[in-house]
Amino acid sequence: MSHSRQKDAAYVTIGQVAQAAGVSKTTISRYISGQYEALADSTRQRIEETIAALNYRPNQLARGLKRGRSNLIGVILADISNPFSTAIMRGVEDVAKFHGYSIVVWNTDNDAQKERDYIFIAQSHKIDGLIINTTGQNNAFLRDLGGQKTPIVLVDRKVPDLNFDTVCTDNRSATETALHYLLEKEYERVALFTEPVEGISSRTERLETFSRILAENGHVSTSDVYVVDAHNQAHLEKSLLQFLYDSRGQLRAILAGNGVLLLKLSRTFQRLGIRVPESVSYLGFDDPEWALLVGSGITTIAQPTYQIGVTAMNRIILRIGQEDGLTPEIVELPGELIVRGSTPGKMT
Amino acid sequence: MSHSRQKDAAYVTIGQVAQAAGVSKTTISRYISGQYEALADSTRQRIEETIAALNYRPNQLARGLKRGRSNLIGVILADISNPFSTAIMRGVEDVAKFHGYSIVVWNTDNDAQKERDYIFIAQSHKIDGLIINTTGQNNAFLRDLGGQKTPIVLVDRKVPDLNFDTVCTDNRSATETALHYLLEKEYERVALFTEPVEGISSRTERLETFSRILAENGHVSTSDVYVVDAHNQAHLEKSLLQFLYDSRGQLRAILAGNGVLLLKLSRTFQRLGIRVPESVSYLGFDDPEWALLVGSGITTIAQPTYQIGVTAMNRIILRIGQEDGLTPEIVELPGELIVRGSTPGKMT
DNA sequence: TTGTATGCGTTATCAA
DNA sequence: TTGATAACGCATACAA
Repeated sequence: MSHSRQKDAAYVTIGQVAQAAGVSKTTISRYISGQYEALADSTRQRIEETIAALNYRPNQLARGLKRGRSNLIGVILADISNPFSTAIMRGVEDVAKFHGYSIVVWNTDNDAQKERDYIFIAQSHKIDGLIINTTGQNNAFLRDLGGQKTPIVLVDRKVPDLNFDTVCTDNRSATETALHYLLEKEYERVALFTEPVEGISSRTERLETFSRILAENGHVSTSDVYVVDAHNQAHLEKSLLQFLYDSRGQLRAILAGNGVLLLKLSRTFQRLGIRVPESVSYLGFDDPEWALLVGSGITTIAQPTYQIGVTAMNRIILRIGQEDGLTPEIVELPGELIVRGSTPGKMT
Repeated sequence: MSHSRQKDAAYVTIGQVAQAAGVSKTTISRYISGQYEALADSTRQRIEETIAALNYRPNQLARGLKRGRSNLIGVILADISNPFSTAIMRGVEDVAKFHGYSIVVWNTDNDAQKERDYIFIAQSHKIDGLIINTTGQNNAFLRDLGGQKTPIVLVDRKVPDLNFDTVCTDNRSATETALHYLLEKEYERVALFTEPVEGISSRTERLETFSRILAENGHVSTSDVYVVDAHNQAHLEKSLLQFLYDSRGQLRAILAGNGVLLLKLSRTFQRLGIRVPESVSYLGFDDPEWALLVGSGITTIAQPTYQIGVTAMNRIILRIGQEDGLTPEIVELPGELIVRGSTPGKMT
C-alpha cells in the first residue's frame, strides 16, 4: 500500500499477463519465445495486445536462470580510453546487437589483478561469451579458463601456448610493409619507439619484425630500439635526443609502436622545436583522427579495429550453441599503410 | 558423462558447496552475503576453504532474481566513439566498481528508436540504475520512465519539463567565459559553428549564451551562427567561406560547438590553406588530446567529463536503496577555458 | 492448440 | 548459531 499504482506497474510478470489474457503462463512463454506455430492466431493476437497494454517486459534474470544463459557478452579491455579499444567495441556491439546480446564492459587499466577479478565477476554474471584484450600477465590463469564452456576470444594480443580464438592485426606484415616503404625511401637509419613488450604479442611481433627486416637489409643498428614508458616525458625526451645524436647526418625516421607514443612523440617534437620532416621523419601504428592535422599529415599504419571487433564477436556467436569442438583459430587481419607528409624520404 | 570433469567444475552451485562443507545452503548464503556475525568462526573458515577449493562463484542471475536487483548499471550513450563519452564512462565505472556494480553499455548512434529499444532491454535486464546521454528525441517516452523505481540520471543533456537527476557541464558559464575572453582580446566579429540544436540542451544553451553575450556587447550579428552537419564537408566549407567573406577586414574568431566540429574546422583550414591565427582565430568546446598539437595549440573549453561520470554514478548509488523521495537535482560542473595559440587577439 | 507441474540457484522467513 | 522450506519469474516435459 505504500507504493503508488504507477510504481507497481513496473513489475509486470508473466503471471499477470497470463491472467489478463485469460491463458496460462506457458502460453505466454511460448509467445515470448516466438513459438508462434504452436499458438492460435486469436490467442496470439490477444497476447500481443495484453503485453502492449500492460507494457510487459520479460525478466532476463529469470529467463537466464532457467535457460542457463544471460544474453550478456563480456568485454574486458586493457584501456577503454584508447580509441583503439572503442573502435573494437563498436564492432563487437554491432554484431552483438544483431543477435540480441548486450555488452558488459570492464576496464583493467592494464592491471593483471583487476583482469582476474573481472573475469570472475564476468563468470558470476553467467555471460554467454567473453572478449578479452588481455594485459598479458595472466596466462596461467587464462589457461584454466580454456577448459570451461564459455566461449572466449582474445583480441589484439595473443597468448602463447594457449588455444584460444584470437583476432588481431597482422603485425608482422604491417611492420614489414612500413619498413620496406622506409627503405625504398632511402632512409639510412630507423628507430623503433615502443612501450614494454613483455607478454604483449602485438608489441613483440612488431619489435621482432623490425629487427629482422633491418638486419636483412644490412642495417645493423639493433640498438635503435627504444623501450619507453609513455607517461614518462623526461625519459622519452632523453631517448629521442639520444637517437638524434647517434644518427646525426643521416636520413632518419622513427617508427612509433602505437597511437599513444605517436601522440607523445608529436608533442615532444613540438616542445623541443625539432622540425619534421626536415630534421627527422616519423610514422606510427594506429591511425588516430588527428594524424592528418599535424604538419602535413603523419604517415600511419591503420589497424582494422572495427573489423577486429566484428570478427571476434562473430566467432563468439559461432561457438555459442556449438556443443563441443571448433578448433581455436588465430585470425590476422591486414593493417594499412597510409602515407602522408611526415615521411617524404630523401628530398632533392 | 559426455562432459569432462573439468567442464562440470564450471557449474558449482551453493548446494554443492553446502554439501562439501557439511552445512546447509542457508549458511553458505549467509557467508556470501557477508553476514559473518551470524556464523561461528569455525564454520566460516570451513566455508571459506570449501569455496576456494571448489572455485565457487555465486550465480548472479539467481541472486538477482531472488533479491530483485542485478548489480548491473546501464549506460546508454549517443556516441561511444566520442572520447567525450568514454571519459564519462571511466568516471561511471570507477564509482560502479567501488560499489560492486558492473556496467552494461549501449550505443544509440544518436538514433531515437535505438534509444527506446535499449531502454526496454535495459529494463528487462533489471538494471539497478540507468545513465543516459539522451538523443533528446524521446522526451515523452522518458517522462513515463520517471514514474518507475529504477534510478535514472541524465548526463550532458537536460530534458526540459522532466524531473530527472541531471549532470552536465555549466554550458552557460563556460560559453560566457569564452566569449568574454574573446571580447577582451578585442575580436570584432565572432561566429558560432554548431550542430543542430533541437532537443539537445547543451547545444541550445551554448547558442543562447552566445547570442546573449554578443548582443550585450553591441555585436548585432546574430547571423553569425552557422548550423552545420559535421559530416557534410561541402556545407561546412561553404559556411566557413561565407563567414570569412562577411567579416573580411575585421579581427575575427570562430567558436566550435564541440570536439567533432573542432576537428572538422581544423581540417578545413588546412585544406583551404587558411592561416590560423593570421587570417582567422578559433577555439572550441571539448579538449581533445590533439588540441595542443595543431599549430601553436588550439584554445579549448575543457569539459569535466570524468567528473560528470563520477557524479552521475554517485547519484545512482544514493538513489538505490533510498525507498522514496530524493528530489531530482541538476548538477552543473564548471568547464575550463584553456588558452593556447589559436586565439592571440589583436597582434601588434 | 493449451495447461499442469517442476525446477533453475539463490535468499528470506520462520523455527529450532 | 543453524536449518527446512517457500518463493523469485520463467521455460520445459509431459499430459490433455
